[in-house]
Amino acid sequence: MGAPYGFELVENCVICKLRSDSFFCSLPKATLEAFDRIKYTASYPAGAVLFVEGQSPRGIYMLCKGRVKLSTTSAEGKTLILKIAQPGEVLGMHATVSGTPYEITAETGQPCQLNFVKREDFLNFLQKHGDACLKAAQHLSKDCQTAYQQIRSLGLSHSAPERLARLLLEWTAASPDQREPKVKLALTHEEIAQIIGTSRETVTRVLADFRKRQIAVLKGSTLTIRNKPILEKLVGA
Amino acid sequence: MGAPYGFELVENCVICKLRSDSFFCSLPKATLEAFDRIKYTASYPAGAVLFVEGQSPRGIYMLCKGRVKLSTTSAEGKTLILKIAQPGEVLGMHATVSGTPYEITAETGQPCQLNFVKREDFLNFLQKHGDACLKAAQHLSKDCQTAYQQIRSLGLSHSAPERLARLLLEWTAASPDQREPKVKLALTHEEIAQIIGTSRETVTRVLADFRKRQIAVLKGSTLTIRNKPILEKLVGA
DNA sequence: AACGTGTGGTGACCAACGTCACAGGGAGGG
DNA sequence: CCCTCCCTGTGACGTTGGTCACCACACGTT
Repeated sequence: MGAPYGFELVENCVICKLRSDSFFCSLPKATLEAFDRIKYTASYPAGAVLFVEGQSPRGIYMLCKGRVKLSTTSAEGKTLILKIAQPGEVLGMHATVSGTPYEITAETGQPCQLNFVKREDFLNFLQKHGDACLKAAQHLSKDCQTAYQQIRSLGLSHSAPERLARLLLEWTAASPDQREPKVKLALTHEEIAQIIGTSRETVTRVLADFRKRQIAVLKGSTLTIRNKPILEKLVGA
Repeated sequence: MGAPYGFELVENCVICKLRSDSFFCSLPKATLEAFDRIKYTASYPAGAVLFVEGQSPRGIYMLCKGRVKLSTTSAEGKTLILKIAQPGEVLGMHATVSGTPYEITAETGQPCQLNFVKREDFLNFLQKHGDACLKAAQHLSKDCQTAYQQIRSLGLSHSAPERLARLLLEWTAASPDQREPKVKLALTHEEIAQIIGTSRETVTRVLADFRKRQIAVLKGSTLTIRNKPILEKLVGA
């Protein structure tokens, strides 16, 4: 197998080094071998659409490498980004497990390696391997939680600055406790707007305001938090 | 065991007649017996709080009878209703499975019968019984889906009438295809507002408008849809 | 160099809706 | 019976932020 998108494909799950503890496929050896037998490894370029909301579920995509944008679109063409999936996540599990159509759209944001598993195979796999099933349940729980978090953000905050502040804090939450945390992210104002459910112009304006007030500066793809306490005050915490 | 809240407690899951196919506890006999051994049956009055967001998870509550309001509250006291849980649902499963604090608050809206299962017992139960674990995963999937639906409603619709229309359609979706569907619900305008993330006054005004335009009439606790096509047009479908 | 395209930055305008304030009505309790 | 809540209904007002229109800049292509 070559390297079509600039990286080597890892074909064998059992010896895969991409995996870390938080990965769905962080499983005991026997279970992992069973998973390895039913999956199809593939790589995709940036901008590839894995599935579209409304399609009936073909199966799950295990994200090994890269980022995938999960979104949903209204009839008028307005789109809302639900999350940017990180390596280790399983995409399309809700639809696959419950048998209802995919309710979201998944699109790669950069070259990705993914393992696809057919719905039938995946369900059999879960049935036979209790440990994997429990892991799947944990995975789904986490998805629910981030969904609830977004509902809170959308439903409970009145102003756009508040939602943006919440998002910035979320991003820095992962990074350790520095005085001026920096975060790398490759998102346009447009995409940020789609995450917090507002318009592109508003994001630009609020970011300009944050810059002026020395709260946070977004330069290129680097975000620097200058004054975390004020951000925290903005979200009403 | 008496009847403290106007109904008999069903203590034995195996012979329970409340259960229908959609219930989480619609399980094979052997599994059901195992569930029966670890659960504690209890009944609660209206307004009882089962758990509060932020608490560490004690376990799950299987809702046998009654309605439970699931909500989340902001620091300023504004609350958002995530859903009204129906009999057959399991409450607090996300937190219990993932081990993170309850992210929502559960409060009975009427006298309820519930089965409580301790976290440890429940996890053991899932581990031992693959069929139950799969069922749990399905349950979580459905929760995710309704969460995503609410995110769509909150993030993708610009106007309050649109969100309210969407909610009304959701309620009638369950009832069969009548020309003028009627739905029973015991919700105040305030609560409706908390579901669609708007203010009480706006709900009153929009409902008044719907009444005037002969689209939908809410009288007492009975909602009658007069003109479904217009509602559907309002949501932009 | 000229051109297209995607992104960021800004001003002006206006509808939607949150908020405040208050009034009427129904239910339950003393 | 009156009193007190809670719910519903409605008017007035002010702010937020969505929308439109336009410009500047960067980058890649022809």
